[in-house]
Amino acid sequence: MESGMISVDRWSAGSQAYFLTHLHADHTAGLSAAWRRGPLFCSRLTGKLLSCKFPGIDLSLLRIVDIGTWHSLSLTSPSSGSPTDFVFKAIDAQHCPGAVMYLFRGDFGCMLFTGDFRWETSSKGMENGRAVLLDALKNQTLDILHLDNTYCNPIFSFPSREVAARQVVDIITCHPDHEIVIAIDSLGKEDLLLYISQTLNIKIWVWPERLQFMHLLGFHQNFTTQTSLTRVRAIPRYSFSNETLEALNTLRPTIGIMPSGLPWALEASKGSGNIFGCSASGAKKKEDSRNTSSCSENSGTATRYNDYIFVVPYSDHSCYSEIQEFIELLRPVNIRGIVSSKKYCIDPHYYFDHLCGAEQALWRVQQKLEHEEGMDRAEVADIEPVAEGNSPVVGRKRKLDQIDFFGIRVSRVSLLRRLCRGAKIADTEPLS
DNA sequence: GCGATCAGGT
DNA sequence: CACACCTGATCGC
Repeated sequence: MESGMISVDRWSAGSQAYFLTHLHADHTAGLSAAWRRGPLFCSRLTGKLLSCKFPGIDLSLLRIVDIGTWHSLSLTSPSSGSPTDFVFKAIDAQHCPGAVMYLFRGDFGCMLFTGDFRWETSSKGMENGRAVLLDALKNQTLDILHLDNTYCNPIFSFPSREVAARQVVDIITCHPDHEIVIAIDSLGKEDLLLYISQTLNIKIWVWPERLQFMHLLGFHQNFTTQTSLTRVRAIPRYSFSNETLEALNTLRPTIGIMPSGLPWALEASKGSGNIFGCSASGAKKKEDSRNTSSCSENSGTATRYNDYIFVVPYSDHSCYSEIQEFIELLRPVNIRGIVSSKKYCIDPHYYFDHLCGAEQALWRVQQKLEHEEGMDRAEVADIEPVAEGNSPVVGRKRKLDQIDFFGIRVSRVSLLRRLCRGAKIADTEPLS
């Protein structure tokens, strides 16, 4: 597909149709309540959350994409001016609520944008997604796969979210007299919190804006904004730090749990023996296969990061082996990773080139199907090349742009942002 | 005055 | 490092 037609998770001018995979901020940079550039396609749930995140956004531009069914669209080729028809389908990405992948099929060939996704072998949703993908591809080759390669390196190996969630509950039950804070983002990891809530039969504190999202997602019973009702609180990740935990511990014994698949988690501590922090007293220890001895090279278990912080390998992105399975299933002609890392090589080509290319794609077709069809494909070109760097700023003058609000000095922008979210303005508590 | 964007932090 | 997000400063209209 030529450029100037569609964009996925990119919001610069020049496309005729814009697709949003999910509502995390790193995929919505450039999208705002003032959106006017064109039709915005997203899943029903993302659409629902979108108007909460961007109040006042022009809903007439929203195009709800139901999951699992084909939709058709006709755009205009910018070069020839002739109409270009294609179909597309949304597939559950198992990343966060509302997250989908998009599969496009047309004269240009076939392309899949995963957005962020988790391809969890044990999950039902993945089985369904697998069936939908295979059915959608049928005897076609996948010409290009735009892949969530966040953890595309063999060092990233972690268990299913179900297993990781049990580790979190174990840590909590092993600290019966502690307050617990869990780091989360504005969206995602609801299943983890629900599991904790249901297993331990407790409510979980969340901040006010997050409770709004919980209600939109249909969770009405398990969450609260009243601190007095629970010892377990989910707090924004940006306010989760060692300093925060140290401050909290001057008030009450508190531990922090960081659900993450990230490397700093693994490298942190070389398992100081008892990961769950249980001594013989207190909650009964689970007699399962989880190994608490030394976790130096095992990234699949919870690790004690320091006195206060535990890191649990609960990830909403696919680990390496899941990415591998995904690519083996699809056998795309070409792959493009959507993220890059400075520290680790996560380039899909480095690991999976042998699974790609026209021959491999053809192999897949031959494996899966008997009936054949012409394999002639138009050349697949990229859509919407990234507009690179324009940062001419050299020396910025410091300017005071602050507003006195009931004696608290905040910047104008911060004040507006907080008002917009319905946040308390004069909030001096460390954790809200 | 306002929205958009960047820098820098967790 | 950076999963995703915040704040403050500044730019340009």
